Amino acid sequence: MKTREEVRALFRAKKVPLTHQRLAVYEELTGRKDHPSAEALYASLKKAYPSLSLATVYKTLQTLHELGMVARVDSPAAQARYDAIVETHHHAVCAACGDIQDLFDPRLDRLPSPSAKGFQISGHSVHFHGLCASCAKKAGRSSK
Amino acid sequence: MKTREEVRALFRAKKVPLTHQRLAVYEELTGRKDHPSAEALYASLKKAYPSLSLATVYKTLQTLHELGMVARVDSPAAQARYDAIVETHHHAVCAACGDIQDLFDPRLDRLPSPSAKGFQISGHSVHFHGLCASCAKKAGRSSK
DNA sequence: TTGTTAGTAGATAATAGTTATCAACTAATA
DNA sequence: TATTAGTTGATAACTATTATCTACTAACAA
Repeated sequence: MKTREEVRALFRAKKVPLTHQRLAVYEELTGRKDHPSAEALYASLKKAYPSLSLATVYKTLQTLHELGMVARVDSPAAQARYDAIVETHHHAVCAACGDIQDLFDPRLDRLPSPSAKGFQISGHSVHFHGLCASCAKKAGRSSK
Repeated sequence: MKTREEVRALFRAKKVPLTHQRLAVYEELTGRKDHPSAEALYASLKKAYPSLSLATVYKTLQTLHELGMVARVDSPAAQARYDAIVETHHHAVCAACGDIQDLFDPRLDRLPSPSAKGFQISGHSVHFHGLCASCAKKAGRSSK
């Protein structure tokens, strides 16, 4: 977890003005272990910052993403989800509820590089799909 | 490439009425090597089937997806892209133009199964990201 | 500390992609 | 060929996201 001063330094290094709103969005995201959507972040922040606008959350996430400070997880649930962890890692996505879980496994970080004609590959991510613990339990119950 | 009779049998096996529209959408998709969006398919089909509705293309793709007859590739370009290949394979996605390329590499089909607490994993897919041949060329030119 | 300015926030309109609705039609069965 | 459940086409509605524009604020210099 980064201290507020570290965050401040990070923004300065990127030469991007640090506003209260940006700090709030970034801290909220780093403080969470789920992968909230823009809307979900907005809902959480609204309590502490009643004047915050949803558009600002969107713009801030976009900015942070361009700066490489947050990662974007494209979920099948149409709504983009964000992740404060930008280091290489992978995800397990629940097909039922859309829940996303982080996976850290160095064995997945280096994969055989495939032959994609002419493609200049800069990275990869592995998406596991299936059912999360609670949805698997529900599915088990209802099918019996 | 499936014959029309094979396609017909496939639909019958799934107990889904085979309409002209469904056949057209499915054949168009299997006949293409790119990963068209609903809109792109609609544009192609409109010439041969002027009365076809975009809503029908969406519904048909959804139906085919539920039946496991087509795969859905969630692209970062907001628009969902479809793939007639449902066998396990992976993708390279161009960060610049959104182009998606199929990758077949059995080494990627069996990955070490990660420890996702309680997650019941049913499959996975690997997304490589980078620049496709033509975008890489363009990027090289403009940065010099 | 204050003044200046480039860039940002908030409010809201606009847009893009997708889904819902519903009357008219059609594929599949008898 | 008649029946009926399910589908199509047209379009309205909806959801997520982006654009626009004016007032505001962070960052820097004096």
